[in-house]
Amino acid sequence: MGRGRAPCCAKVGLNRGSWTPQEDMRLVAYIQKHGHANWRALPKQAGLLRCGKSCRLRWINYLRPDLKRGNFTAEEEETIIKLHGLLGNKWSKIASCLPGRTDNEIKNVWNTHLKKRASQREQQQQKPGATKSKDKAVDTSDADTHSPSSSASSSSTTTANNNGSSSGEQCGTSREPETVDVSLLEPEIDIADMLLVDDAPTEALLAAPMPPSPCSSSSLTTTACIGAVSDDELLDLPEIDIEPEIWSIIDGYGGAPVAAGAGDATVPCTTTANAASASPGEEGAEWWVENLEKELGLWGPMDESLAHPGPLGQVCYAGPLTELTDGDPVSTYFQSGPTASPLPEIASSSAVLS
DNA sequence: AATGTGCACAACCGCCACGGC
DNA sequence: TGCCGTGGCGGTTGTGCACAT
Repeated sequence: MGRGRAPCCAKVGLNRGSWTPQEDMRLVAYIQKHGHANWRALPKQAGLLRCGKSCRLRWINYLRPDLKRGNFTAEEEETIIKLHGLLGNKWSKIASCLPGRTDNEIKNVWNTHLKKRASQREQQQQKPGATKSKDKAVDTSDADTHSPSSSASSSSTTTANNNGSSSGEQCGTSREPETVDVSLLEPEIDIADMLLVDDAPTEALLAAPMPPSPCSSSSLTTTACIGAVSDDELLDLPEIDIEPEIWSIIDGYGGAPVAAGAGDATVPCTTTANAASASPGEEGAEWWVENLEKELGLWGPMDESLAHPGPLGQVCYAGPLTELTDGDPVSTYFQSGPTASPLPEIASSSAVLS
C-alpha cells in the first residue's frame, strides 16, 4: 500500500510499505520460536526482506500477542488524557499503563480526537462560567468518541478540528504538559501513584493486574518477553531456505494465488483441527494465532478454491495445510506450532520447527 | 451516482540513550 | 574515556476509507 513517507529500506533493496500476511506470519513464527534478541539480524535470519527496525515496529505495534485490538474504552481514553496531562508526549510511558495498547496506537488516538477533547476541557476549565449547555456538548462528543470508531470520528472530530490541528499547534512540538512540570518527573516516577490521587476510573484500571509488561512497548526485552535465546541458537536457526522465486512472489505480491508447494510465500492457515487438539493451557496462544490469521485473512475454509483477497487486496491462500507445508518451517510451525508452544515457553519448544 | 473532504491507521524517519568494546 | 552498534521513542506522513455534499 505504501503508507507513510519514503521508506528507509529502499536503498538496500528491502521490502517496504505495508506488510503482507506472509511476512507477518513469517515474523510471528520466527519470534515465537526464537525471540528477538537482535532486531537487526532478525530479518535475515527469519528470511524477511525488511530492515530490523521495520520488523520491530511491526511486531510491537501489530503482531504482539498481548495486543488489545479494537476501540479504546472510556476508561482507557480517560487514562490517556490524564497521563498525557502528567507526562506529555511520553507515549511509551503512557502505553505502559495501558495493557495491550501500543505507544503508536495511543499516539494516533490522541492526535485524532483525544487532543481535541482535552483542549475543550481545558478551555472550559479556564472559563469557570462556562454554560451548562456547553458542558453538555462536550459530554456528547465524549460519548461519540466511545462509540465504534467510524461514527466516533465523524461527529466529534469535525468540530474540534477548528481549534486543534488546523491551528498548527501540534502536540508533537514537544509541548510540555500544562499541569505538571515534566522536567521534575524522574524516570522511576510512580505513575500509578500519581494517577491514584483523585481519579476513580484510572484507579480502577490500574488496580487491574498489569500485564507482566515485559511485552509492553516501552519495556520490551527479548529475554523477558520471549525467553532467553542464545546467539548460537539464533545463528543456527532457522534454516529457512528461500527460493528466489519465493522472493519474487513476495516482492510482487498481489498477483494470482500462489500454487501449492510454492514454498514460503504461501504460509497456510492453521487448521481448526489443530485448534481443537490444543490442550487447555495452550488456549491463549492458539486463540491469538487464530485471531491473527483471521486478521491476516489467512484463516478460513480449507478449500483450495477459496484463495481469497486478503485485507490488503492481495490474494491469501486458504488451502489445506498439508498440501502446502511440506518443507517450509514456517508453515510447519503454524501447522503445529502455536498450539504447542504458548508464547513464554516458545524458546524451549525446539520441536516446533523441526 | 459522482465527487470532495476529512479522518484513522500504519509505516517510516531521525534522533537519542544505553551498553559493549 | 571515547567510539560504535543497537534499540527505543517521538514526530511525521501518505494512503485508504467513510461520510458529506
